[in-house]
Amino acid sequence: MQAEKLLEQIIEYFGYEFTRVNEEMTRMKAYSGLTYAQIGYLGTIARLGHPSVTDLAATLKISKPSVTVAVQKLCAGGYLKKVNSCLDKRSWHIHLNNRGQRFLEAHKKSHAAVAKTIAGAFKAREREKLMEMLQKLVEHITVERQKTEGK
Amino acid sequence: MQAEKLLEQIIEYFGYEFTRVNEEMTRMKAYSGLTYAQIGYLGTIARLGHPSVTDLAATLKISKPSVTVAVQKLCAGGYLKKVNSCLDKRSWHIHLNNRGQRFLEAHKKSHAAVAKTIAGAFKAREREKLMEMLQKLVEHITVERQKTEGK
DNA sequence: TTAGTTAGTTAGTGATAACTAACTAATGAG
DNA sequence: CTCATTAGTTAGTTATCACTAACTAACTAA
Repeated sequence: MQAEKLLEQIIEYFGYEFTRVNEEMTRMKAYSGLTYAQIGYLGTIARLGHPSVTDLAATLKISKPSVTVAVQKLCAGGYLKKVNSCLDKRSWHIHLNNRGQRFLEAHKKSHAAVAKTIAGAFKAREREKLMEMLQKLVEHITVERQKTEGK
Repeated sequence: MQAEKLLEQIIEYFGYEFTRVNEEMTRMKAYSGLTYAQIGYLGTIARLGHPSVTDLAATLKISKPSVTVAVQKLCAGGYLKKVNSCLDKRSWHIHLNNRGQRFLEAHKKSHAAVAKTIAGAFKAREREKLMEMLQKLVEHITVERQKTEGK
């Protein structure tokens, strides 16, 4: 019980940290003036590969018209391009453009900075142990989530 | 190097998870229909104790009028109350009401759920080791941040 | 071939939440 | 006592980003 309380506190702390970092990035116009929501779109598109509007809407649980408009803006900004499917001419594959890829690279670098901070807190042996545990955790969460979604 | 790459991936994963969980909660009307921003206000107020409008504006880096309006809404919703300072009648201390406190409790419980998931991934010995490390990490980050802010 | 479905779009609306400018009222230095 | 400052507010503006309703164009099953 003592242990769980402590873990809760730590989670609260990290939740706060993560949102703080993300919000900071949203505001930083150095990051091309993209909004938080837009970064989310780019990330999801990268994760899905070359999704259609329908795919994106389903994944983000957002209506298709909303996705259409969001994608249009990102296309206009040069972050995305749409490629017409050759199998179904109604359908479009949404691709990351050069600019979109470069942005995500930069975004990753800010994660790298966090990684560095974390790595700096530990000596080599401990760091390895930590990562081993975190990997195990990621696997566990993935499995748990699949269970829940299956219901 | 291999190690840092892995850590980056893990961080990316958790960053995604945290925002996902937070956004989910924002939408869940079961959580009294508060928006994400409003939850942020409540959390910050709890953290600061009984801040004034000026304190909040400075902490959140938001203009005072914006804070005024946000606090008004949360007062109207019964989450906050304002207490006039006896030392300076222009100034107000913003307090959490019963409802605000109850909300934050519920919010914490959702963190507890995450804590449970994490705890479930490990056996007792390992779990203790993980928490020991996370605590060390929290301390390290706190120290690092103070350094940066001092500049 | 026609009727119904599916992919995506356009237009219009509403909520949220930030901002600035201009205000009131309390405070404090001279 | 007076005047500049400070705390907070009000009013009005703006941007983002979600939504529904209604549409076009492409596909498909009968």
